[in-house]
Amino acid sequence: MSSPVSRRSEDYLRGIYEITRRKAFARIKDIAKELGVRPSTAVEMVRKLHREGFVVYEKYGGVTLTPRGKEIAEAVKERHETFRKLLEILLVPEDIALKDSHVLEHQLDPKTIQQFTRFVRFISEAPERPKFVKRWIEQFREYCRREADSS
Amino acid sequence: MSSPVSRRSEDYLRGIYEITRRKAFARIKDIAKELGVRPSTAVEMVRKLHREGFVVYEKYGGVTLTPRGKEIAEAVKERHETFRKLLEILLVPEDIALKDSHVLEHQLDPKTIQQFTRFVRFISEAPERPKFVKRWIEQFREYCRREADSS
DNA sequence: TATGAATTTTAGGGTATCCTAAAATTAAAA
DNA sequence: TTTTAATTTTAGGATACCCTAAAATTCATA
Repeated sequence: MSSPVSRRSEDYLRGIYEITRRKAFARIKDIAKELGVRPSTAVEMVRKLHREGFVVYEKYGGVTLTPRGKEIAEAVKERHETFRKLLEILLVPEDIALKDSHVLEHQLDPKTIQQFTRFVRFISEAPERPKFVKRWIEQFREYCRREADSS
Repeated sequence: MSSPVSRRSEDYLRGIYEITRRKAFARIKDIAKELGVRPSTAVEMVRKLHREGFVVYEKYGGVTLTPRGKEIAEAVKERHETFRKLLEILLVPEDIALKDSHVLEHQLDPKTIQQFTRFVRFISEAPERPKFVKRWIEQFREYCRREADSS
């Protein structure tokens, strides 16, 4: 029944999700802008997502997510956050981290995502946060600095 | 001049690279098998790569990489290795790590790749390998084990 | 060296995603 | 309320990558 949602469809769902967090419903224009495409393309994709049961949509009307659509959007968003934090820990500049999280949030095996998630939690949320984790991070920072200087 | 090589083209170049490491030249059949496509598709892609100057190719003849093609293939392979090691450190099962490295090796910003590379080097090749790095890894392993048990 | 098997190529299609330009609809302003 | 502006939709195309089936070529061996 549920064909595997394409990467791009996930993008659209997340985009619509973001828009409807501040606007009640998303207009085609908004979606096109959020996804960086022309309105005609947005219409085409929204129709597809509607056919597949991920969004509520009628011609010339606003777009909102169905429960199924919302579920996917939230999962994608969560993955995105994980990767953003991972790249933050690894000292990737923020703007690049944002862009690349967007790449990483799709297509990886659930098991891989689980391990990335654990890693991030382990580093940033461990209740104990043992000293050597902190020291380790400092050490890594130092390591990067040294490398950067010698190039 | 040099249009940005598509993700799939990179796949083909790396595939051809791997084949020519053991066979002098790659046959269409080999490439198709390596990439998991039909021979007709392989021909189509090889012709494209030839047009763009990445492979040496003539009808019914073997395929090899040009210097430009080889350069790209090696870069992709290096990235691949980095990600494989990264996922190994993060305790992702080997088969999944292999598959996902293949996803990760494309499209990430050079800066992100650099940080992943540094991280991997820092963990696995640091000349000192301070005790707390080892301890940290053990701790992470323990953390994952605990989580797995409680689910 | 002739011929059947293997390989490669061509021809013709398909899907996903994007685009431009023009038509249809809705919203806003005079 | 009529006219204009903004938005949305349709129509027609493009590209990248994949396929099947059939034709062309090469290879291996009888």
